[in-house]
Amino acid sequence: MLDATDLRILRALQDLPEASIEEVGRAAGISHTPCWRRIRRMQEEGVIRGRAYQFDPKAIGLGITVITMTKLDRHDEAALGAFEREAGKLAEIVECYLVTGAYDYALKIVTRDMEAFETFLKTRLSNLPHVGDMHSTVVMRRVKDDGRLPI
Amino acid sequence: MLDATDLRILRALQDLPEASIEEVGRAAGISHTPCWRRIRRMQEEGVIRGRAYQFDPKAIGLGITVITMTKLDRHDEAALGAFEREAGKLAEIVECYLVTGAYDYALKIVTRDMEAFETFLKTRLSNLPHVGDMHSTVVMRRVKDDGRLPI
DNA sequence: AGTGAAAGGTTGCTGGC
DNA sequence: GCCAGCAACCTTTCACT
Repeated sequence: MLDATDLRILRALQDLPEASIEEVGRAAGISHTPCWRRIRRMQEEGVIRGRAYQFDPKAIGLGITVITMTKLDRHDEAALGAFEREAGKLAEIVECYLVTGAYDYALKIVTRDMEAFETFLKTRLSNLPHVGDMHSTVVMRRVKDDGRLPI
Repeated sequence: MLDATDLRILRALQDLPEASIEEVGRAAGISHTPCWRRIRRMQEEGVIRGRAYQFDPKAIGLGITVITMTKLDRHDEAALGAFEREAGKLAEIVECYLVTGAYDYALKIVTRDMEAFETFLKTRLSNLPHVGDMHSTVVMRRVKDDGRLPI
C-alpha cells in the first residue's frame, strides 16, 4: 500500500507542516508533481485525513483537561452505540476511546475551569445512556501533545 | 485578549480547515483583510500554534494504541524533569500529561502491534528515569478523536 | 477597527514528455 | 518519474469609511 517514498512524504509533512509541496518533495527525494500526486492518492485512500489547526486551549479560556474513565451498566451493542452517539455530540468530550480493562471508555474532556467541569460531569456526562461508575484524573500539565506519530 | 470575532474565526478555522482566508472571514462576518490580520496576530500571540496533518495510524501500520498510567519513585523536580526529558525523546509516546491521582503521568503510546508494544514497554518505558509502577489500558476502538476544542 | 481593490509571488493542479 | 504552464490563492500594501 505505502512504499518507502510515501513514508518519507508523510514524515516530511509531519516535520514541516507549513512546507510547500515542492519542499516536501525535496525532503522525500522527488520533484513536486509526483509528490503532489502521491499526497492526493493518500488523501483519497484515507491515509491522510486532513489538516487541523492547533490552538492553545488556555488562550481560548479552556484551562481544565480531565481524563475520565467510564463504565457502562450494560455491554450489548445497543448500549455501546447509544453511549457513543450521545458522547459524540458533546463538544467538551474531545476524545473518546473504547478500551480494555476495568473501565469501558476513556474520555478526554476539556472545559473552561473546574466549576464548568463539575457542572458538565453532573448534568451532562452522568446523564449519558447507560453510564455507571466513573473515575476522573485531572491533567496538571501538558508535557507532550504534538499529534506526531512514530512513522 | 480575544473578542467575539476572534472566536468566530477560530471556530471557522476548526470547522473548515481547508477554507481560504476569504471563506473564513465570511463565516466570521468580516472581509478577508482584517481576518488575515487577526489570524496573523493570533499566530504571533501563540493562540494558533500551527496546522498539523492528521494520518490514519492503521494505514501507516500503527495498529496499537495504549494508555499507560505511570508512577515515579521520586517526586522532586529533578526526577520529574529527567523523566519528562527522556519520555519526550521516545516517538512512540505521542502524548504525555502530568496528572493528579494515584499515578503521576498519563501516556498515550502508539506502536505497530502488541509485540512491538511489549518490547517498547520492557526495553524503553520501564528504563525511563525513576519509573515505578505502571498500568496499561489498551484502546480497542477510536470513537472520537478529531482534535476539536469546545470553542 | 472595518471595507475594497490591486500587485506580486507562491502554490496547487493539469497537461505532455 | 520530470518539465512547462495556467489558474487560484495568499500576502502585503494602499486609499478610504
